[in-house]
Amino acid sequence: MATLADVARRAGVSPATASRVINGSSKPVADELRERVLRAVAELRYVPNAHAQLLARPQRSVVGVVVHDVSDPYFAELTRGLQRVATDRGRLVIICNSYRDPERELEYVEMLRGQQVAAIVLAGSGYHDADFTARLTEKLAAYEATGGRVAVVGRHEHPGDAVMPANDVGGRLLAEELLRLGHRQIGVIAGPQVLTTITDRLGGLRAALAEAGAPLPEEHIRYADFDRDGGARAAAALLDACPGLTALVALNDSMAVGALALLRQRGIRVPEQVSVVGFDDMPVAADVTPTLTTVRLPLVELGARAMTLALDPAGGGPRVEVLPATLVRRESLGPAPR
Amino acid sequence: MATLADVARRAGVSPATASRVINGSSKPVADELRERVLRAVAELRYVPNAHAQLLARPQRSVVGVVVHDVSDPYFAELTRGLQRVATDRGRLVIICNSYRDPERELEYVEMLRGQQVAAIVLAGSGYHDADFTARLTEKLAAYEATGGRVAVVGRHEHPGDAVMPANDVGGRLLAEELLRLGHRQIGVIAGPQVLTTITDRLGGLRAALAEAGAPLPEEHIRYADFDRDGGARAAAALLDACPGLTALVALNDSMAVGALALLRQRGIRVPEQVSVVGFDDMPVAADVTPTLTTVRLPLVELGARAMTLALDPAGGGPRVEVLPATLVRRESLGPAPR
DNA sequence: CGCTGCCAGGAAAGCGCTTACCTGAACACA
DNA sequence: TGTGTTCAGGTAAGCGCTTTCCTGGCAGCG
Repeated sequence: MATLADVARRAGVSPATASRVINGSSKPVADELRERVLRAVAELRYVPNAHAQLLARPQRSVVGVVVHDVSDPYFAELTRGLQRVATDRGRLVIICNSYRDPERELEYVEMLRGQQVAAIVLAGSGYHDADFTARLTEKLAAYEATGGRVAVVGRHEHPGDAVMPANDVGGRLLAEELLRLGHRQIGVIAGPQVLTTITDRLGGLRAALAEAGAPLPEEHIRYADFDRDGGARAAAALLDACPGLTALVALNDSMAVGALALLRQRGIRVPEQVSVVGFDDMPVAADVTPTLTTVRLPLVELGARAMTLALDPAGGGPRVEVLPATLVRRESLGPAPR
Repeated sequence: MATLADVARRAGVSPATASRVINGSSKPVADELRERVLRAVAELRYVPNAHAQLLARPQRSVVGVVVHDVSDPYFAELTRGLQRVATDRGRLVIICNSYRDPERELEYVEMLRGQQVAAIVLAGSGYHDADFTARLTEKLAAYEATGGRVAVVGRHEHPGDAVMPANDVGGRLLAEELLRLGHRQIGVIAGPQVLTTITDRLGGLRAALAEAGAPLPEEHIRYADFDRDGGARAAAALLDACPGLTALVALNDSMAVGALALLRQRGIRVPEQVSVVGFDDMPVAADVTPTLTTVRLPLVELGARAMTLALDPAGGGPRVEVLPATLVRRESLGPAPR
């Protein structure tokens, strides 16, 4: 691998001059020398060693992002927003998938710190795990103490800059719409109980139902993996255990799609016999049959705001922004039968 | 930010000893000192500067991956395979999205070289652009000349280790199945003409149709963006221009889903009036209505093989592996009407 | 013609780390 | 007691780069 010294030698100049030419320093360099340096760069196919540059000029320009899984459409959209802002500001982004493993999340924060990133964005549900939360908070604090910036998406347990989707409001919106259409026997297809997002969504749902005098019994809730198969399994379990249900609320669209598949397989018509609603308004929601009634979260915007908070200089206190949830009415929700 | 020197000072040892303790060097260190160093590390919340480490011990451990867009399900699956192998071998992966911009692809290769990555994996269709291809090849050659490893997915124009999906065979499979079911008036919803993947898939399709005496007229092909909306637009254009078509072949599943949406919107029944087939067998293919007949590509496997090639020591000559395409029969393809 | 001021270019000091090499204490042996 | 070994721990070089500071040549001035 050619080094700057090689380039300088070949061009017959000092490393200092070569560096100045290559980085477009403000210090003037004679055209003759500049020319020679550029020729040497081309001939040697020289590319500066990024690590050496970072060491010599500690100019933190990359930002780290920790998500559960970029290939999950939810995070794909979120990431699009994050990327857009980062790119606009000339920042490179390192994306890390925790795959919902808290330990891995901790490791990544450590790793990003070692990489001297300018900021860390943590996106995706937190965990109901006081020990983990404390360790994470302490690691982030250590990072911030040395000038690092942190922003989180959807983690109220983090004491700092945060962008929050209105998960509880989304749950409420669904509950109100279901009640309006006469549903009283409602089953919930929930993701892992350990995720705070689940608690939030479920909380809104539960509160609205209780206020309307139709409290949600615990046995109408099934916790499963936060994906298509989990949704199908939970739907099957619910239908078997509680045959009287007129509606199924899935706490994300993947699970809802799984539920739809199971219902189709069992020959149960949606929404005539059982209604199904989802959460997130992923692209697939408009393509399944029947199209899915769901709650839209402004994911791209959420990501963009989080990156903005992370890149802007720290404010006085923690800045918390809540972005609204909206109901999207489609075909999978109809009036309760009878 | 605390440095190794700070740790050493606080522990009352030399930087060398501190380094040895922290990295678990084979050189023995007295328990007393080891203890003091570890305490200092904890107290100062010390994390080694990754760049300094990489400079001092040029041990290339990370590998770079350039894809069109990880959030596209095609690349999401491919990436899963890449990641799996990389993680198994203890390698970190940097993912770069080119968003199908050849210039950006070039920049990323350069950037990854500067990052001293151990290997670069380039995934996703190549471009019909001789100038770009030459520049890319030359950049990759420069990288390989200094010991870097390169593997590509689906780019026959790259002279080196490659993993290829059988795109042409996939096209053939679709054509043969369509012919078997009596279709003769076939429209093609193609992605950007500049992508070699499109040429390959179209090539197989065209050849099989021609061999069967039902050559594909150029006006039955529409090129559009490689996504859902592009599919819908191309389907509309085809139906308007050629009312006699009995089948629509979309060159990926996203476009097929767009076509299905358009047909539903126009009240055209699938597959009774018009059949639709896709390509790739994305998860969504099983969830749309009707479910989508398509060609499956072993994407995870493709990614895993590519990463394996990239991490294994270079072979004698270029190693090229072709992975098979298989037809997945679902509801959206039926016999030609009449 | 001698002095000052200016400026292009170079020498060299680090950035934070690893590691080859050196040092000196402790011990064994003659 | 003197010499040789051994080995824990320290010293310092160097990874590839940037940048401060210095140098030496030249123009401009009195």
